[in-house]
Amino acid sequence: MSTPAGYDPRAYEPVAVTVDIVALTIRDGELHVLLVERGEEPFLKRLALPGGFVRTSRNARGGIRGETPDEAAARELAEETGLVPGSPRLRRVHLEQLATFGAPRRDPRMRVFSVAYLAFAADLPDPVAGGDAASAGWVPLDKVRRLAFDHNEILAYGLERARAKLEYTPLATSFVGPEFTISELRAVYAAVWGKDPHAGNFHRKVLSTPGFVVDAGAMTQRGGARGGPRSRLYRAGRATLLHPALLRPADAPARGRSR
Amino acid sequence: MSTPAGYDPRAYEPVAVTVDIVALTIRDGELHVLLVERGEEPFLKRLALPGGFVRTSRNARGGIRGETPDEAAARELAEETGLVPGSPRLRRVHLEQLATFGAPRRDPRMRVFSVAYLAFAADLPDPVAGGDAASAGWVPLDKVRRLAFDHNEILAYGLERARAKLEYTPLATSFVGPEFTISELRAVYAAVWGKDPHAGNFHRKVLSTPGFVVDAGAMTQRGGARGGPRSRLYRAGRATLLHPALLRPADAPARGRSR
DNA sequence: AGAATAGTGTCTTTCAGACACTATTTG
DNA sequence: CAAATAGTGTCTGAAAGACACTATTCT
Repeated sequence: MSTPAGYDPRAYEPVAVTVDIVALTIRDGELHVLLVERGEEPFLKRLALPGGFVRTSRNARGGIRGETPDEAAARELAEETGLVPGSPRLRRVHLEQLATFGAPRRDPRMRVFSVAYLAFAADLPDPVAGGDAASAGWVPLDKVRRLAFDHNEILAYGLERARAKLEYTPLATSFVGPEFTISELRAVYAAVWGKDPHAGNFHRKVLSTPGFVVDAGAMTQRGGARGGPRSRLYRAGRATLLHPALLRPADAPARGRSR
Repeated sequence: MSTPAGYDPRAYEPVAVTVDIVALTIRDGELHVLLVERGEEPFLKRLALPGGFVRTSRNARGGIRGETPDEAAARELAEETGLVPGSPRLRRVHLEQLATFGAPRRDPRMRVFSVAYLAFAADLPDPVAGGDAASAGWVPLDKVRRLAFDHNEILAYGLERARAKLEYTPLATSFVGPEFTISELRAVYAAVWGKDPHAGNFHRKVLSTPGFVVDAGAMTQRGGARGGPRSRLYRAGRATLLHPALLRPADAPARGRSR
């Protein structure tokens, strides 16, 4: 009933599929998002989420070839951050599909469906400008203004997903280096949730959640910058879901306390 | 860098975007999924998830018109269930986006991205065959065999989402009629989780979760078919998130208890 | 009568969160 | 020394889950 007869897509309005990435990192205790300045119309010079088309082609025998959306997102992220695909730093980045945005007029030129992705990264170097994105950089969340297309909406959706994921997955470890202290981990929660969890309770809770972190067997070389004892170092554990979860404080944004 | 130059999509391999729907309902205490028999190649006569193309067109002035993916999913669901769009029964159906599946060769004919949706419905009538789907019907989950395309994967993804959503949202009420007993609600959890929660604890828990259900002020006319007192009737409350959540029993499928 | 079910009471264990406190390190 | 921080101890209240029990209604 709704199948284009004979599958001749040229008889139909052409559509395109892109990926857009909400890449988050933490710098100086603040959540930052990777944005690029657009180098062309529409929204020329406006900031936008990094992204691009999902590539498709055919081989000599007419077989379909191309990227999965996941692969396209990983490629775009590598391009925009200037990191080498498959490099250790990129491999520690968590990348997951968020949702697909497909309002008919979200791009004025043609029908474009955007598969949005969410990425969690430890502090990455400032990207070098290149390609058709005039420039790219990490922008603190509270400095984000009007973005191109529907990217504000996509960003908001990604933020809420990120906040929720910290509760029941160990993904906070994707925001810190391979070895980290409990305090560094707590700083991740503070930055993403906008509220610092109680230090003592947080400490005990992280250590009592099986598979969250494992002791790296070493201590920091120095105490905190403003005093305090040295602290133990940990590595990410093998758990993929936290049990019990680390619940957001009730007054943090969008805990969803019913009514 | 990855923008097709000049945005002439005809210079590029054409792509299509469809919606596919994992529509779930409960019949006789068992979870069922809506499937259609394909009326054409590929996968002729194979069962598949209902779905179809997201429609796009242009108006007289060249402006882009068309459906959002949400609208396309709602339309397809109406078509395949044989219900009137906007009818009260359809309006009680919960419909949400699941994920987008876009492996390059998931459809042998051309590059097709499928935006998958999840639908929760109270017991709906058997759909009448019509359109190009040779037939459609509700199939018990344990009778589902190999589906067309990657629809087994999409179905599995939808099931896991459904199980998780029952925990922290009141969506179980979408599976029952407008007025229901606590036992009927418990039967929803039993069917979706594959394990019947403890009746007494479930009862107390549902009533103590704010906004989950509200008293409808009436009782059933008869007790249970095999005896037992009459029970109180409830309606869905206004909560969108349950707090506290109804946790799945630890031995239920995929609780993800971390090691 | 006997079986099944609705709904309540109670106890134990687990966990979240508040608070206090000690030990260690920096400036 | 004063301030800051790591890490632990302890208490309270909320909630999950097990179990028992009463009352009601069906065959």
